[in-house]
Amino acid sequence: MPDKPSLDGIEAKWVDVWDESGVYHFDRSKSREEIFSIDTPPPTVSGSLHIGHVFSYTHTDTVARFQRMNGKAVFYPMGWDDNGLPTERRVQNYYGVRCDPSIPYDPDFTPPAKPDPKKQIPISRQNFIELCERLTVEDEKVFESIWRRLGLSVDWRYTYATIDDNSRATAQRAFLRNLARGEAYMAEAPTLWDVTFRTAVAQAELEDRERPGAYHTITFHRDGAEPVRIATTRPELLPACVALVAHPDDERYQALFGTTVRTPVFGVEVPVVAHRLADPEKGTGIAMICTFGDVTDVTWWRELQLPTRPIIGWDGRIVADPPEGLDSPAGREAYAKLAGATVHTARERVVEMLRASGDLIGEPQPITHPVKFFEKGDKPLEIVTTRQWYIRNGGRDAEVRDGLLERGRELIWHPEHMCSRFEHWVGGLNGDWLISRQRFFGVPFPVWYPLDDEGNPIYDAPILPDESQLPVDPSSEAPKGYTEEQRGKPGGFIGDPDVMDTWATSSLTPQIAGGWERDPDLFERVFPMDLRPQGQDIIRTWLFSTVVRSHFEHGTLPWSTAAISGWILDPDRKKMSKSKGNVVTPIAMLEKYSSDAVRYWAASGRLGTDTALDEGQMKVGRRLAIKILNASKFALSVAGEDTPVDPAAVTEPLDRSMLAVLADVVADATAAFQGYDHTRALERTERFFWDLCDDYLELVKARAYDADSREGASARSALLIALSVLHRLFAPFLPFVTEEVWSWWQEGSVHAASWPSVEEFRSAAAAGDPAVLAATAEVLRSVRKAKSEAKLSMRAEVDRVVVRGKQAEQAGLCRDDLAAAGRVAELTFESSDDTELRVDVTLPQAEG
RNA sequence: GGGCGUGUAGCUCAGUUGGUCAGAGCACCCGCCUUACAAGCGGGCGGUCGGAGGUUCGAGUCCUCUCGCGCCCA
Repeated sequence: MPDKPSLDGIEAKWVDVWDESGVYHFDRSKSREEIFSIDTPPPTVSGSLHIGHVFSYTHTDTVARFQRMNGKAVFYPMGWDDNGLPTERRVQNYYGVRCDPSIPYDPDFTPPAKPDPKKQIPISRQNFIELCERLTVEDEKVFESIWRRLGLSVDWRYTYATIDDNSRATAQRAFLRNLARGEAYMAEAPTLWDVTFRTAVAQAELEDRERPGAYHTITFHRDGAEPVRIATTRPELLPACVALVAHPDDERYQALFGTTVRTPVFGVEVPVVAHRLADPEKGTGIAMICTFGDVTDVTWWRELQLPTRPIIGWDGRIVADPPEGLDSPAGREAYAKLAGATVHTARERVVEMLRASGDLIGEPQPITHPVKFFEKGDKPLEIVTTRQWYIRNGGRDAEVRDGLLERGRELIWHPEHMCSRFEHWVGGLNGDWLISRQRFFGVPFPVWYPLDDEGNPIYDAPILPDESQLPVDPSSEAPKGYTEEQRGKPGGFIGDPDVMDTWATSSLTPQIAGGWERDPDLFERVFPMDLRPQGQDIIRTWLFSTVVRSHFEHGTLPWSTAAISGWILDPDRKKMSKSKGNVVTPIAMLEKYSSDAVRYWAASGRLGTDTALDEGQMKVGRRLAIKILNASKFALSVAGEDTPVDPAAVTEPLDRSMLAVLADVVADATAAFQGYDHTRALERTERFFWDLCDDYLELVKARAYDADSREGASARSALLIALSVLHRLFAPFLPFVTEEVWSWWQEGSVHAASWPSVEEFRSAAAAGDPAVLAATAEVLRSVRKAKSEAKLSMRAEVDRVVVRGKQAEQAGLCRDDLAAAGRVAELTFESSDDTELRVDVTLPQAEG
């Protein structure tokens, strides 16, 4: 036991010890009932960790530690989400490169010493992926060291990364199974498309942003009748117009339904149709349907079975050839002026042409309206018809949807109301889950296509690998029965060029970490898992997609319980996010306040409740940790480290009273943890501990030093019992300081010790009356108050104290302790019916 | 516009099923070098529980409306 205990260096010391002792190792010999398994969120390693990660991961760790101390073998692996677009972007910026799949592999490529992000060097797909792998390995080392320093009780032997061989094999295997059962399919369909990244985007990745736009009122022509005026924010799509639409009940347009009109400038005959989604309040109440301006266009196109006239290409530019139906020479001439232009330029040119032809009525009216964006993109999404892979998710199938809603209800949610987020998301889906991405650093689809005699892929007859071959890379490996020379040749094959969406892999973390089909023995012991902890923002993505995969593959939930952490808000109560630039990195906080202190702050945030970053709470946590050091040192120095902890030796009313209160704390903290209310467990423990230090410790100080008496032995035994229990109650929250103080007097790790139970000291506690400590402490407080008001030292002597009231009797049981702690010469107790406890304190007359 | 959540002391938050529930910590003020801890200890100041109605013997707690804030979805 050190003379001057300190938190300095405590993290480094115990991180090493824990690593060597393997105290957090998962014991895979245990049966399912003896195991608690956690499906930990794999953080995205391409960014820096921020304090919000520390917040929610600490919540999980307190649960892991609680379960471990309760005798469970805790399966608590960590993963890194390294595949996907964020890593690609980081690699592009870090090395100053970009991926160009048309370039051949250069085995000798070395990235530039001084990368210039503005002049990115094009490199092959293989070279690009190698750089991604190189950088993520480095990033993951940094993450792991921060997690270790934070004290996460992870078993690092089970770490995985979403791009590693096991994850790729798992993702491909699950996909092949989905495909075989008809849950995955390929379709050519209008798809939300990001023109910057040139990839399809799923519903879960969308966000609306308010953008300025303008209503252009333009005229469509009719033979022998007045022209029809429509308003549109996207005049450049005029050549893609396939119909006009108005609400079926709209009186103004009844006569038009079933007739045709002619588009201005381009001269295409289009029908006028009726549909309930047309908004009579918007513009002139009649709108043009284009293929495709927005998702409503897609709905109209599908439900009204309209023709397709796509004009926007994968690069976001107007395609070279006019669409079918745009046949007139004048129309083709006009279209030629748009071919190859960006959407922006095309709009200007169409407006010019409309103005010249007299079909633009008045000037465009500026408005602000919501526009769909890819959450990581900065150009509005277009809708492009492409061939993509989908997994069914209930978005277009009531039976699947109901099954998934039922799973959501089966899941135990903490807090409960988070269930409605799941239900609303599932209920609001309007299409299946698009899982293919036209990117590079991801899990490739394990699919090849045969080429016909003209070299065109036969998409209906995909070639699939055996599960035993996984993981495969169809862009570098040939399918069975073919040789690499036949790649791209007529009669040969091509590999599917796409990779899976990140979520298509991370929706399988229980299977990846649990060893599905790779380690059946392990999988059987940990799956379905007990706990999925995560943030509320990814209920619609990660949680939902994981439920989908497990529902299809295993017919069960992937875990029984979900614990949803809240947001971290900055001190101004704004959500902390990278895009807002208000992110705080954890390492400075850990260094400044200690890991235990930061964990204390994190643990003081309840599940599902947004919590402000509050350094004040970290200071409080630091003080608590230091207090634990000092109080433990004191108690051990008084009681003697070698004194056996013996409930039978606790005989004094005050000591028994304290243990009775402690018994309540243990029961309460245990129940709170079982109900995933870690905050309450911490609060109760902390409250008791400070009261113990302020009152009980002061009261028994003198008696405990008495080595020979039975009363002294009672105090010392009670102190040690309280100390042992408190060290363990605090252990899930403050793993470093509790391990430090535990090591002063106990064998083994506190984190392998058993969670305290009332049984350990019931004999002493049951005989105790909580009111004794309460009454005695109140008398002591009254004495202190009198001294404080007289501006005297707490060591000042007191002539006389008279205690009156109902509880005087209880306080009277502790006369000697009170007299010693308060330095009271004469102490009398007068029992009365007064419910109030009255304490009269007579101080010595102040001297001249 | 719809959904979920939230509004209690200057700040961060507790307040189980309506009945000492008006609390804690921080901050602030006044004291105290007290042999575990001055990165400490003792004491004190501080709120018409967002607002308005209603139910009730009784509402921070239940109901209705309303305002503010946060997030999600249109």
